[in-house]
Amino acid sequence: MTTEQFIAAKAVLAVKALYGADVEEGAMQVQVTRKDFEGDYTLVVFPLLRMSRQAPAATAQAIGEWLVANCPEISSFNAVQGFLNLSLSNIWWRESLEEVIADKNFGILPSTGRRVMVEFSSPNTNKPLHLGHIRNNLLGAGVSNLLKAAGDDVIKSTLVNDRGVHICKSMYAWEKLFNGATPESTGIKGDHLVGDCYVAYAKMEKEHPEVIDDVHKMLIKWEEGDKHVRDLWAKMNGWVFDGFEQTYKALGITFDRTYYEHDTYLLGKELVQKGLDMGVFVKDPDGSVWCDLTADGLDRKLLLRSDGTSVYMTQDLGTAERRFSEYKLDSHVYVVGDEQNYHFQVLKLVLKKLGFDWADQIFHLSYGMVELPEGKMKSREGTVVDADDLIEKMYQEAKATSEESGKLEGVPEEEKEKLYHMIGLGALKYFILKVDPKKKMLFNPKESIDFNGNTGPFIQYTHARICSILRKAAEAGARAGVAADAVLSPKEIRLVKLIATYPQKVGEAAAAYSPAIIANFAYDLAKEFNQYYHDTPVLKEPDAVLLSMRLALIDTIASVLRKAMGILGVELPERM
RNA sequence: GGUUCCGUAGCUCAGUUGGAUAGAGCAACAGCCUUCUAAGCUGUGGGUCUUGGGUUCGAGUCCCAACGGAAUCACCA
Repeated sequence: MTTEQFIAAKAVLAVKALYGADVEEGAMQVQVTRKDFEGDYTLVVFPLLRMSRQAPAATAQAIGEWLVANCPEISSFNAVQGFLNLSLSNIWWRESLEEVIADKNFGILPSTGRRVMVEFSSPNTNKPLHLGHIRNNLLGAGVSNLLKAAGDDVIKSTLVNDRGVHICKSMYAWEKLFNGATPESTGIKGDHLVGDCYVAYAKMEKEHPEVIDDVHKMLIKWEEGDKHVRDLWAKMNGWVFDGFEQTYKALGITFDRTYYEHDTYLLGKELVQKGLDMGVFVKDPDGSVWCDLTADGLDRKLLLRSDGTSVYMTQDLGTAERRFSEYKLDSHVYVVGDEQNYHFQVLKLVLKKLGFDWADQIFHLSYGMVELPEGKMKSREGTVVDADDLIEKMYQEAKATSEESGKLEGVPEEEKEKLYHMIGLGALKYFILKVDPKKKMLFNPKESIDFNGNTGPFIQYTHARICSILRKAAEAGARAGVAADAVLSPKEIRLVKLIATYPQKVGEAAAAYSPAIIANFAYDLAKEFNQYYHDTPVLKEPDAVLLSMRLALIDTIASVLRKAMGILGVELPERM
């Protein structure tokens, strides 16, 4: 039970006793008291006025008196107009802290019994990953962790877009222009080499537009299973996968299930036939198949070309159907950019028309584009921020900052390297995940590598500070623990109050599919701790009871920070 | 033009089911390191929450309209 719920329950009793009226607990408005007022939680009494038939201030006063008289946990109150500010007793806060410490699964919500697949990343194998993919990957991994913490059974999946004209373009250019170059012979990372081929093709097509015919021939050969084309395709895709693997590893991204488009691109055709049989799709005289969505405020959507080949939508219908039946999914989250909002709107509608009730359980986690100060990333103008370059840059920056501070003197070189990666990556991940997913975000190369303020390294630093205190306490033989006569200061109460909201935040964030809520929570907690740290000495505290309680408190803060940042995929160092 | 999303400090962003005097960071300026890590802390300045209506005890939050911006509406993926 949260403190809000506790107070709401007591308020229900108060209203019953004072006014003889029955109010539902959920109807009670309890919120954290604003900073400038005295108290811990505030009961908003405006909604209760029609029961009390008194002025707001008088009602608040009466309820406040009743609560203090009848609830030992509520120690005092003050009423400001319709706001009843309540202070809870020290016992309440001490026990709250004890409960968090005792709860090994704090912040891990009970199982929902829901199985949900999260599809993300889903790259094309014709160019390396860039900043936009990084947002996608971090969001996908973050939301997966979040849903897991909120009690879902999560399957992380990705659909590799490994076939099609765009892939053939790279293959064609490689054959014509690259003289057998390989990642080994050139020392170029596989995905970058194939990306170079793609760029080279684009240039070639500009000068000789007719080459597109050859590329189409290549695609047809691929579909016929031509050995030469298939071998080339397998070889170049292999290079790309090796390259992606490195990038994923650097980002800490993994999948439970990888789908390849070459396996799935023919799926969905039976569904089209099914739709025709059901009479929900129509076939035009030229043989093309459509779904009419004008009644739903949308347009007609093509599902099968006149030559009988499928389009993107056809495949997506098929893969969705297969996944739901194969994994008995209760829900499916697609992490895909907001430029595809329309696509998913249509996908859900068409599935519904086919009679699949689970269509409502498809959630498109639509995120905004990452823009640069000078505007959108344009591969043609060379303004794309490459994922590998960015990760390297963050690492370099972390290294430079660390070396400048000199705080890692005496730490083994290998350990230092790990820390530089942890910090650089932490900065990048936090920078991207702290923003509400659905909003487009601006990536300023200068600001993003900042390690001060509302950043990942700020939270990592806070954690390192706590660890430092705990290390020294252990050396001195001090024990953490909450004794029955431990008294918490107002600042300590603020910290306990914040910590106690963490499970709610997890629930809220999961419901909103927003790791940003967790990021903001972690920042608030870190900031609150730093203020506390500044003016409350822990190790110098002579009172053994207080010392133990403080150690227990900061240990708990560190643990909650690790959990929250763990959802974001950010590791917290013990020193930095 | 249709649909969807967005508009909060100079910049980047928070802002719970509608609650009290709208908050952080960055940037600027002024302080704090013989004292648990200064990647920190404290303070100052900075706002017509795009605009205009409406709903009500109360609106940054909900509704309508206008203005501004973005995405999308392919026999592309």
